[in-house]
Amino acid sequence: MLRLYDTATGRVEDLGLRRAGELSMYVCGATVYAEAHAGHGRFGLVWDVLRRYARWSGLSVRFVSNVTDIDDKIIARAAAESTSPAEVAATWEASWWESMDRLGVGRPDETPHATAYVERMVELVGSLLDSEKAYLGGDGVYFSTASVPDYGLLAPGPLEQLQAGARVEVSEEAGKRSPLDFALWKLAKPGEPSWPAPWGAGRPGWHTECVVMALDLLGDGFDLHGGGVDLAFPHHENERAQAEAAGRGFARHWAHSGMVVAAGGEKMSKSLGNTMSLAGLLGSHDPRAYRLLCLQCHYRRPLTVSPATLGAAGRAVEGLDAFGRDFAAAREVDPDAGVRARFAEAMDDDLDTPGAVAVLFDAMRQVRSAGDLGVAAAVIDAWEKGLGLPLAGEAEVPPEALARAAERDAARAAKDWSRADALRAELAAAGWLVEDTPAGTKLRPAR
RNA sequence: GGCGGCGUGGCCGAGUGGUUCAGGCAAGGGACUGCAAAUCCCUGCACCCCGGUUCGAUCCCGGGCGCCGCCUCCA
Repeated sequence: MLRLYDTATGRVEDLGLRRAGELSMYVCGATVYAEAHAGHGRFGLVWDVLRRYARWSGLSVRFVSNVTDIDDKIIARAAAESTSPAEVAATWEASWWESMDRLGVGRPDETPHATAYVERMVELVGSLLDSEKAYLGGDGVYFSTASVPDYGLLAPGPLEQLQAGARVEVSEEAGKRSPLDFALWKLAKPGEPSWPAPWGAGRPGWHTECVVMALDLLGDGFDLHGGGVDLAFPHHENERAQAEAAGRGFARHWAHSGMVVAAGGEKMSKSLGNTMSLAGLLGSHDPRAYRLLCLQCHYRRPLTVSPATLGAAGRAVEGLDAFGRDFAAAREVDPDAGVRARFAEAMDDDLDTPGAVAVLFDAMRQVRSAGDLGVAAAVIDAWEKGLGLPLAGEAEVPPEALARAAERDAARAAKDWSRADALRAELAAAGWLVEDTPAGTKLRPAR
């Protein structure tokens, strides 16, 4: 039984499901106005691992993750580039999925777009206005946080203190009744994209789209709402407040993934300008290295990403591939139940991937010394199906390389070492590493 | 300013009141090999500082120092 830390209760809780055997999860996705960075990569990987592990452990999973394709930054970039917001969003959304694909992050079952849900957001805002949970301010419609008794559940502390310490100047001109109130609808200024609404044309505020989309696609009382921890407050709290004010059951559990920090120790974010581009990272490292690096750190903790940590993970992946090649035969064997159980025990404990990975590395060493194919099978299955990290199998070696390898075997048999070494060099030049084994020469692709 | 978190061996990163101090990478030694590669074995006496509780604390409590996050867009 999977247990996860729940931001709403501050404890690790059993993941009680709405319907036994079925996990419905919604994860706040990207606002597509710029290139994805390493932090987004970790974010994608964390939820991908959760989803895969849930499947591995026998649950059917329905995974919804949105794309915010209209917001202030998209509009600003479109203006700066003399193009349309739709164009900006399309460009960067394509880039986002390309990077996620390369990372091996599975596409969500549904990827709702904000612009496709505007009418339903208008309906929600209208109903909140009708029930006086929202009001018309100077430049838009605002949600009255005071109308939700337990507003602040996902906030890091008591609300009075949030207010007292708020660094933001309360925008009096906007007509907000409380600094905690937030925009449900922003009235359009000249030249801005807009949709019609009874109270004036404009666009939805960010916090509304997820409410409408999650409830539409997953239904009331869906199981898990996830996202980066920087979204817990106010974004997720504001979603929750709207759903509650509308009388809808929202997420049963809240989970949040930790940030990536740059080598200097600072959070990597677009606003700070200290990002490592995800595409760049993927260009210089095996995507699986980044997955392993993320797995080796608990998902709620900050993770240091740097060329050094990526390189170390990459070398570990080479060891995994060696294992995959050496025990390719294990794929035909029933996996060892003990290893599966120890792996699951770690994963069930708030997705303890560092512990799970340690179980697998230990088991691999056991296989190397004892040769138990069932254990090997369990290890390979856990890496690939449980964690989404595929291992190399036997390489397809072209005939000419095989011919050289055979020639080299003959030379070695004749103790013609210089000839053997020359052939090894030729193979290396062709991209093949030579390994001599009791079973004869083996070739593997040089990475 | 308010709230919260963190400080572990060369690096990343788990964890626990005390015997054998996860795991990965790197390093040193050994085995195997014609030489390699891959692999295996061995090695490192780590827990920011100062008090306290305790028979005993890296792990509990208090204080200090440092770093970081949230409170604003943000994965």
